[in-house]
Amino acid sequence: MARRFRGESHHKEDGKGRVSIPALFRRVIELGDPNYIEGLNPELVIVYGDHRRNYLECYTIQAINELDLKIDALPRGSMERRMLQRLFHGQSFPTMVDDTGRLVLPLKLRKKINLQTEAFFIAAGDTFQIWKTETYEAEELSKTEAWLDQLPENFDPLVYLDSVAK
Amino acid sequence: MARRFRGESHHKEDGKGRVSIPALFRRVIELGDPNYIEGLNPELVIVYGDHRRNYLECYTIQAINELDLKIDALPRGSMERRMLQRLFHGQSFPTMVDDTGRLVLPLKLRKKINLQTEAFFIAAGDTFQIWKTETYEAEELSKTEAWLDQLPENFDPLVYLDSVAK
DNA sequence: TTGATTCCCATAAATTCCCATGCCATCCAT
DNA sequence: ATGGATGGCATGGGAATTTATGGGAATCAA
Repeated sequence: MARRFRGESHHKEDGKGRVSIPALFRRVIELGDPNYIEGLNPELVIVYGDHRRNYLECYTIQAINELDLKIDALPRGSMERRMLQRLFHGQSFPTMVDDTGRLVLPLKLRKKINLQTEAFFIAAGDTFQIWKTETYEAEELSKTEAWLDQLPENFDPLVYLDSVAK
Repeated sequence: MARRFRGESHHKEDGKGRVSIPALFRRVIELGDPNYIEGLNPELVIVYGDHRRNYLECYTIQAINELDLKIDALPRGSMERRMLQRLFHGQSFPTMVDDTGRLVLPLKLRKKINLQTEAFFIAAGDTFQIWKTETYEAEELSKTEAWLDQLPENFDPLVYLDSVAK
């Protein structure tokens, strides 16, 4: 895996669907585009998924290529392959960073996550997500906060890693 | 493989068989036509198959050429070869994007998939499919939805990829 | 000679292009 | 140190273009 995304931040949506990409994410997107040429605009792929998903997941070209290869390896005609093709080939949108470092989200995608004035970007390993700020706060934050609250005092979340094979 | 199709969308059929092709698909079709000349109309091949198939599968020239080579490599007279020839050579329709970016589907093809007012385009790797919107929803969507519903809550379809050789 | 297909033209909405500004953090020379 | 000068970053606006879609007249084909 190439460099990871790291960080989170809020950015304005300007009515035409333009949103700045966190500057640190841009470096990762550039590194993850095998065709990227210094000074030009790196590409990436936004996976928006079906009605159950209310955020956008952004993949570097490299990350999506790896996924595509794995999908191609699944047996033709299998349900798994069809599902993943629908999700990653159908419900996705290939695009590029514009020359002021912004992403331009078409109306369809903005409507999908109900984005109107402010977007929240958050890193998630080798992808990053774009949420409508309010949605994130209402759904994700409150959910994980509640979960954390029911843990004992001084709990160290790293214990979850101990069970993982080294 | 050349660039992949990616995305999905709905388009009107206007009674004369004309349907807009998703703009992003056009770029892929252009790149996939070795004879394409900037400003002219790129070609593609629509495979409609036999009565069992109720959608149209569209190939770039490049993609269909690769297929043809593979078919040619099968033993003459073999059932496999004859089957594939019938499907890809017989039950297919070579055409081109018109100059407003539309595809013109002859009556025969429209009748085949029962297309009347709205078509649904969806990418599928190096081809894309055209469905009558209602058919897609009734057959594909409901099928995969049912399948998804029997999976555990919060299931991540990516687990299917974990089993694939890296 | 009629239904199907082509060709040419038209338009509103969405998207792209090009250019501009206010902010910071940094760097530099005095 | 300190008042610019510099450059990246976030954001915005207007004009030009593309996209999706429609309609009529001309042309084909059986």
